[in-house]
Order: sequence, then C-alpha cells, then structure tokens
Amino acid sequence: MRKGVANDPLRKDKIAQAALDVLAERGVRGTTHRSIADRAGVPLGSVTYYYATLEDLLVAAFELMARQMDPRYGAAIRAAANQGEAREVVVDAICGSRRATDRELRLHREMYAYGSTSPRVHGMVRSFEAQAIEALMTHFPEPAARAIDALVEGWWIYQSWTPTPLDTEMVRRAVDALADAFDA
Amino acid sequence: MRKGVANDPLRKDKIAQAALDVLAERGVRGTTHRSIADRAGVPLGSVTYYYATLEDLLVAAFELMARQMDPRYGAAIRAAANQGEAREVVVDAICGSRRATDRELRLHREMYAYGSTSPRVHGMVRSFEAQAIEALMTHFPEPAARAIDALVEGWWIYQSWTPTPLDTEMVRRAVDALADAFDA
Amino acid sequence: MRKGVANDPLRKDKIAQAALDVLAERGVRGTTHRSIADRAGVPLGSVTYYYATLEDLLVAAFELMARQMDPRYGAAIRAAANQGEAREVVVDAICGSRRATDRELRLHREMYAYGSTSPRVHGMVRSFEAQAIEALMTHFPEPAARAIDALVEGWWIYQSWTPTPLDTEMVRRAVDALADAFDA
Amino acid sequence: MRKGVANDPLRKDKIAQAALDVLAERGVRGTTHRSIADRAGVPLGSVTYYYATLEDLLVAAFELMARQMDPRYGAAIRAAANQGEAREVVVDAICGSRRATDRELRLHREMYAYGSTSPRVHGMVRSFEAQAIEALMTHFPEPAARAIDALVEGWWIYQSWTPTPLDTEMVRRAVDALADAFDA
DNA sequence: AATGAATGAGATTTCATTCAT
DNA sequence: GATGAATGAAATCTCATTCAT
Repeated sequence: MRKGVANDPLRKDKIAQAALDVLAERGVRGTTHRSIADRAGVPLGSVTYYYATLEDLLVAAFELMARQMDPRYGAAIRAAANQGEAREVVVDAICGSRRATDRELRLHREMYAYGSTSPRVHGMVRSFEAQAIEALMTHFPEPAARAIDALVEGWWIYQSWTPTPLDTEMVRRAVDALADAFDA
Repeated sequence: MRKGVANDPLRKDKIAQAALDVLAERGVRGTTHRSIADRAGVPLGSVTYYYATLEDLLVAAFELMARQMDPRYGAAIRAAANQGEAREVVVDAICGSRRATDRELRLHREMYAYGSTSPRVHGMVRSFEAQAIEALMTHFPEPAARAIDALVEGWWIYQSWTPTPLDTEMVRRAVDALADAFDA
Repeated sequence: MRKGVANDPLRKDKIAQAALDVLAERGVRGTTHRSIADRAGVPLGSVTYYYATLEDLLVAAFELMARQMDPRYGAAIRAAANQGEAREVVVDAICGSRRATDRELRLHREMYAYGSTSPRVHGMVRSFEAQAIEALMTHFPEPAARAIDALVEGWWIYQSWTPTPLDTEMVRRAVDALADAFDA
Repeated sequence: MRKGVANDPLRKDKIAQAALDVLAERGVRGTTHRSIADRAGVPLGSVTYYYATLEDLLVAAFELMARQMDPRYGAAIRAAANQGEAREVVVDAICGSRRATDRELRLHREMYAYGSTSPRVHGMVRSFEAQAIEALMTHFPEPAARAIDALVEGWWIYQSWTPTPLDTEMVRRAVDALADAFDA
C-alpha cells in the first residue's frame, strides 16, 4: 500500500468498527492492537497512528456503539403517539422485534465492565441511562419511567443468558402494572 | 519457609480471594498471575501450582464470590414467613441494607463480561439467575417472580452507575405493583 | 497556514534550537523527531523536511551549540592584553562569571558521548579542543596552553557533578603554577 | 535450553557485562534489550527477568564498570610509598601504562551523559570523583589533590579525541608544578 | 515549499506457563 | 508439595522515514 496517502478517509472509523467487532467476539481481554488491525485489514502501525493508546481506541469503539445503537429505545418511545403506544414499544423492546441482539448485549456487558475502570466510559454509561429515562418520561411520570427502565434492563440481561424467550403476555402485564401503579 | 511442605492449607483459597480483589479493582484486563501473586503475598509459582491456567483461577474466583454472596437474596427470601415479608426483603435488596455493594456490583459486571467467553462462568451466571427466581417462587407465582427478579437486577445496575439513592417508597410501590399484577 | 509557502525562513534554525533544548533536557536517548517537533511547535513532517535523518539533525544541533558557545573561552583569551590578563580569563572561565552553565555542561556531555559514534561530531569536538588550545597559545607557550586547557576541562567536569563552588584563590594558584612552570 | 533451571548462576552478571560491551560499542542509543541479549547469548526474556527495566540494567552495567575499574588510579596512589612515587603514578595515569583505554574512556563518556538523566548514575559519578580525590589526599594537601585530579581528568578527555600521545616530560612538569604550588 | 498520512521495524515490557529441584 | 528460574510469545507503544499532494 502506498505510504503517506490519505487512501481511506474512513479508516479511523473502520478501525473503531473493527475494535467493536473484536470486542463483541472476544471480550476486552482478547481485544489487542493486533487483533483489531487484522480485523480492520490495516497495518498495525495504522491503529496506533489513529489511536495513541488502547484506552483511546476502546473508548472510541464504545462511542461508535453509542452512536449506532439508539440508547435502548429512545427514538421509538419518543415517536409514540400516546402512553398506550409507548407501552407497546417497551414490551417490544423487552421481548419483541426491538429486543437487543446477542451482539448488542455482549457489547453492553463489555462496556459495563470496562466502565468500572475507565472514567470516560463510565460517563458514557451514565448518559445512556439518563437518555433512556428521559425518553420514557415523555409518556410516563418519573417514578414509572425509572421502574420501567429498570425492568427493561433487568430483562435484557436475563435473556442474554437464557435461550428461552419471554412470554409476551407476561411482559405486557408487568409493564402495565408498573405504568398503572404510578398513574395519578 | 521450608520448601515442599504444605505450609498453608488455606493458601488455595487465599489466592482465589486475592484474584477477586484484583478483579474488583482492575478488571479482568488487569488480572494476571503476577498481580494476584503480589496481592496474595505468595510466590508466583504458587499461583500456577494451585491453578493450572488463568481461566481456572478466574473461574475459581467467581465461584468463591458465588459462595460468599448469597445468590442475590435467596436465603432471606426463603426465610420470609409470608409474601408480605418477602416483598419487604425485595425492597430491601433493591435499595435497603441488603443492597449490593459497589464492589459486588463491579465483580458482577466482570463476571457477566467474562461469562460471554467462558462456558463455565456462563453456566454459573445462569444458575445464579435460576436460584434467585426459584427463591422468589417460594412466595410468588412464576411470572411475578420473573418480573421482580428483572426489576431487582435492573435497579442494581442502575444504581451502580449513579450515586443518588432510590426512593424507598417508589421501589415499594413498583414491587407491590408487580406482585399484585400476577396474583390470582 | 498556506501550504507550500516559505512561511518561516528561520524555521530550520528553530528546529535545531529545539533539538538542543531537548538534548539538554532528556539526553540523546530522549531526542526524537517527535520530541523535537513538539518542542519547536512545528509539524512532524517539517522536521524531516529540513533534516533528512536524525543524525543530520543532531549534528546541526551540536553545530549550533558550537556557534553559540564560544569554544570554551577563545574570544576572551584572544582579547586579553597580556598574559596576566589571560590568566585571569582562565580563572574566570574555571570558576567565575565565564564558567560553563549546567545546561552547557550537559550538552557537552551529550556531545562527547555522541561523538564516540558519529564521525562528524567527533571532528567537531577535536576542532573545539584545537581552537581552545590555539587561543591559549596567543599568550602561553604550547605546553602551558595544553596543561591549562586540560585543567579547565577537568575542573568543568568536576563542577558539573558537585554543587560546592571552587575556591578562586586555589584555582588562581593552580593556573599560575602551570603558566610559570613552562615559562622560559 | 532447559527451562526453570538455575543453569548459570553468573547469568545476571553476564548480562550486565554484555550491556557494558554494547554500551562501549554503540553508545546508550544503540543499547537495547535485544542487542544485549544477543551479545550475552541469552534469550530476550532472560534480560528482563533479571533487570525489570532498561534503566536498571544500565545502572547495573555502570556499577559493574565501577567495580572493575579502579576509580581512576586509587589503589596505585595509595600504594605509593611517598609523594614522589605518587607523582609518578599520576604521570603514568595520564600518559603512561596506566592511561585509560579507549574503551574505558568511551564508557566514561556514556556514563557521564547518562548521569545527567539518571539520579543513580549521577550519584555513582560523584562518588567516583570523591574517591579519586581522597586517594590523592593520602599524599597531597587537598588543594593540590583537587587540581591534580582535574588535570588528569582533563587530559584523559583530551587524549580520547586525539591520537597524538602526550609528551611525558611535559606532563611530569605540569604535575610537579601543581604539587609544588600547594606545598607548605 | 511544506505537511499530514502512513507504515514497517523494532523497542520495551508483560505474561502465561513450564519444570528441575 | 512448593517454588524460583526461565523463556517464548505476544502486547503495547515508539519511531525514523517515506511520499502524494
């Protein structure tokens, strides 16, 4: 490959994307400069050229993830016409089509683990949480929003370990119960 | 110290305990044979003597954690005289005295992340979940148990990122709502 | 800044000057294209543009130093009206106002070390020595000039490691002794 | 080579010795873990096993040098029966059989340069100086000792850059002059 | 003329693991 | 049973240098 040529304006993002892929497949432990370079198909020196340290790269990867993944279900909730629709979005987010994929969940777990150590990622996670709750608050009173958010998170985690799918009816009943409980 | 003598019958556990400490402080990434040996105050060779591979050691550490930490709130729930008391235990587990400590939450997150990769830890997590739900089922119908378990987990995670404590009244109302929703 | 424009005619010297600063602070070992570019406040490419190799740059830096620092005390000696004044200049060079600064001594030591390896710097050092002796020979017979030069050099080095200043009387006596010893 | 066997009790010193050799040949700049390992004929991992950082290794090398090289001429001076003999030792140290070899001088220069940066080496150099002066003080009054020490050091350096040998007669006259100057 | 992008090579260091004793 | 010595492999990072623009 030619040296000194801006041959790929997207290279920086490509590297972060590759880091995310490796992260999802092998965890933080398996995420090394080399594995990322291989995955991105760029020379090793390129990785450290764009990201001075591995911490930088990891943070960039998680930031990319945040940009790609709508914080939980934010947009969909906001788009709901009324609380009834919002409830359906929540149910769907928990166990329907909007449910987090396995890859997403793995990445979440890695982000959570890494956030213990990295202040920057810690901040990202907090803002994630805040955004989700804010979105819910466009349709639910605050306490309901908080409870529902916890329920979603909890069930996501649960499902990430178990193959058996949740029963939609049960989920709906739980969501309704929480929503009703805090209604005037 | 004389060589070749069983000088410390508890050394094996001491090492696993040290691993747990390091894990809580520096994450899987910072957990190496060396850092564990230093922390435990034992020679490096000792660590590999008791645990052939690092994976073995990590698993042992998480097992120790499981033994130390009652799976979520199992025993307390089982000890409850009736559902009313059980509800209080749940509230207490979410935001009261039984609430998970920061260290516990960090270790949980590490365990969850590591579980993506390690089948043995994956199994441990699943059994953790199962035990918690089983315990709840001694007082609640299955769907309620599942929903409550998710709520606890979700709120634990939430709190692990935010310093502001949850409002007990709100929590109680949420727990009650879920419990009531699935009652006959 | 527009590209391709001679934006700073002094830039080349500025870079050599920065190299000298880095050299004084971190030694040859810490002197890299990058550290120099940072110090000079110019882009990395600029450094290699003006100096093809690091060796070139190091040599240029030492040359700049030679230009800035009068070879030891050359000019002052030459300016002396008679041998008596010349002796005072020598004393002053050893322990008075003309004494080498700490920075100068550090740079000297770096130059000396680097001279072992680089033929160009080796040559510079030799010419340094020669110039100093020649200057002394305008007032002293050759053997005296050689001995006095050695004394100056030796005491410079000595002082570069020790904070306690030399006693001027003692120094003067030593210089006088050498000057007298080789007089007719 | 067999693993885990104390196969060479002198290996640690062998590595420091190799470091010294590389240092003399290629300067601090060319002294790397690899070049040392190659020269010592030991695997790379061995070098860092014995010396955690390169700084440690460099310091150890210079310490070894200090142990091997009598500080300048200490022992010989001390062994002199009277001041007359001591003067001869000094002359011999400057330009006779006891003169520092080229290798020694190169190593000295490297040590001096490295001492600017490393506090440990800085201390070593100072103690070198002190020992030399102390030795001289067994035969000369302090001021004479200081002046003579400077003369030796200065001429050593001078000779390390010039192939032409010094005239013994001239040297002797200079030494005598300094010794006489401070005599009662 | 000047530079940002790029990269191969290598520097330093860390590590899991092995094994003779 | 226990350990210190040892090492190969790799991880992270640094660097001199090149070159299209």
